[in-house]
Amino acid sequence: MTTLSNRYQAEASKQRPTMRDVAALAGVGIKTVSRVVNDEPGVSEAKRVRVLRAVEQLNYQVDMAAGSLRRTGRRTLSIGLLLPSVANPFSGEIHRAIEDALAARGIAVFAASLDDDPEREKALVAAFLRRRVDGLILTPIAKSQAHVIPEHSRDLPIVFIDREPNGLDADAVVSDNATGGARAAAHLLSHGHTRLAYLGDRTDIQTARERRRGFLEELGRSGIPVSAVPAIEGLHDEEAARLATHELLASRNPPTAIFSSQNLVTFGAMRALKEAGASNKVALVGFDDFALADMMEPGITLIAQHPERIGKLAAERILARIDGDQSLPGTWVVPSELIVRGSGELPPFD
Amino acid sequence: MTTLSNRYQAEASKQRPTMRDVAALAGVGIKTVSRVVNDEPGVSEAKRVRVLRAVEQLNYQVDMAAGSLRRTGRRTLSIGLLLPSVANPFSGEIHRAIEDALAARGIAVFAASLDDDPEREKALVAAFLRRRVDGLILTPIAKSQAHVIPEHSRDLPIVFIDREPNGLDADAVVSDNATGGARAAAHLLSHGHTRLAYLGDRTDIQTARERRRGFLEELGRSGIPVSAVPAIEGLHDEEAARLATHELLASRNPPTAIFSSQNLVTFGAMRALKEAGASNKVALVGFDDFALADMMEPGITLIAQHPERIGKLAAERILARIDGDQSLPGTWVVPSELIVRGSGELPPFD
DNA sequence: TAACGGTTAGACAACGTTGTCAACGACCTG
DNA sequence: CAGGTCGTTGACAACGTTGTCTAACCGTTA
Repeated sequence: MTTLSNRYQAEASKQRPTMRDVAALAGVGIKTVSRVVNDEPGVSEAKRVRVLRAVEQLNYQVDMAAGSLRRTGRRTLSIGLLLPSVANPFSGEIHRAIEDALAARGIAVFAASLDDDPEREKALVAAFLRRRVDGLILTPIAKSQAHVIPEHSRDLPIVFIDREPNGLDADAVVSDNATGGARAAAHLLSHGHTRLAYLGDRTDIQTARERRRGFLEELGRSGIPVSAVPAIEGLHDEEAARLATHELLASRNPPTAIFSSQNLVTFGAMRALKEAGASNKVALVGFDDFALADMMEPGITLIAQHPERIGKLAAERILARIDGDQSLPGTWVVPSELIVRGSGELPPFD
Repeated sequence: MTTLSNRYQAEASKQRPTMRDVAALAGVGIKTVSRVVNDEPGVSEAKRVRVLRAVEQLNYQVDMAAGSLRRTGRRTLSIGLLLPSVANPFSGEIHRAIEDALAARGIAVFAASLDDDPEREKALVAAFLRRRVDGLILTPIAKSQAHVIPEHSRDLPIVFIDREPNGLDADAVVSDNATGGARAAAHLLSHGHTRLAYLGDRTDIQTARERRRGFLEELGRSGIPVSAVPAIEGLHDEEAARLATHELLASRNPPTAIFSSQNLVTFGAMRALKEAGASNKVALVGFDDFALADMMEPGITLIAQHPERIGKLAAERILARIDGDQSLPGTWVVPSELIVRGSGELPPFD
């Protein structure tokens, strides 16, 4: 029996025990402890029991970092997740779906918020790489994702969500933004509207551009002169959207229907319509579902995305890549869905 | 100049470069690379530049895991965060505040969801410990947190949020649940209500019990016979709350005011009141703020918690402990706030 | 010029683990 | 009973990094 390490003797409870300590207590070699802890074969039942008892007694936990340092493949069983903000409910749903899909494989998730800041994107990616994550799932913000190219060429699994990457050929999981925009247009058209307006987020955001494109193209196909459709963009918060909506309502020839292409924009539009007493007069279709949309007066009709499906798919892609899938990168599109609740079915008012 | 490692020669782009590779390329010893990378003094400007150039060229990133293995103190610059669910907006706000407070110190956050499952609590704590997190911030679920005692006695910083731990003396950051409940009661009393009802979550949740206690005690102080106040508990989702509210409304002597002690319960109550056409008749005060509460008809009066302050405080506590604060553990209480929006100011209807 | 102090540099061990391998004894097999 | 196979076991090196220590070199100073 090897002697206890003097560190262990000195400060039994404070110092975290190592395999050495367990081995000493159980009276075996440390490789035997390693085998027991990792459920490897080739250990007699008698020693297995002694080791497990020692593990219990010392409250020992393997150090995964040390293990993965030596282990072939060097998996850390962790991934990095970069979201617009962990406080954003849409991001939260995605996050949860990813967590659930990866938990089964024992993979833990580092989460961080980007706040639309390209510098943060770079810094956080670097921070995760230093921690040797097994993969990266991220919402691209920067103009180009070229900064991850070295990693990508080193076979680090990377999956983009919500938006497709620029300057890099990699897996992506996105909503069908253009189709969703078209769906909103078609719905409003089918209710007889001809004077429609578009309210959208900043045009440097790819999803916003896609939604706008889908919406306007559908109007074009139906013979609406697109140049006559007011499109107010660059709305990145509720207040801007509220003011923009008031402006629309006060215009010479106000729209009878509005498509708001993002949650905060929808909130601003709802508020303005309420303030103008036009909630039941001007039709509204939003993009992206939110809690209590059905409890509003009227209920808010919208194009719902499926964050949980985006997250699940993204997790499946990253797992496939981690498992060695070498197929060409692709883009997976999660269909959106029209949810009818009242605000989108109001008829044109004149 | 030492020779390039053969691994590096063979597979330049695939294999991740190590300090050895950088050292070889720069023609210096690896310790010099270590000094440059860690901004340690004692390196001539000439070599510093050569090393940095090599780092750039190889796209080298230090391996924090390997570093912290050797480094005295063994900090991994990561913490574990256990929340009810990362998809829950309240949790998301807390998460964000914690992330922001820790990012300044370069600490990354592992986040995971508990789903009210004590087994998950234990398993996830263990998973984080195997990754050697520098600290743990968690919402306790299990009846007792004794399972973390070994770690706590090893000086692992642990901060509990939202609920206080059982069977363990550790830092906690919570809302003033009882005071908030009392505030709701006082508000409804001040508007003349005498027939009040309580709708609450499962009684095994500490915060739910506290809110109920505060509410009922305040009623008692004002001379309302508490035994006559209907208190329906065990409501853990919106549907249960909706049904319970209908039951209340249909009772012989229906309440003129309701206190719903949790978000989902509030949603269920709102829905039932709307269905019964009683939204503007029965007063409602909820616990916990939510998006668009002011857009409802009427606006929903409620006791708002401050998740961002809870998160910030929790982060400050864990940092203090990481930095060696040895003071006695304590509980920090974040005050709640009454937000008046209409539903809580309806007068009694008879 | 010898002795000294300060700066720069790298060799080496160590962190806690796992992969490799050789040694050991028990058990066959011919 | 010699030789072989098989299941156990632990010594040892290695993973990529940092702490320690000594060596080499520089410029001073007596």
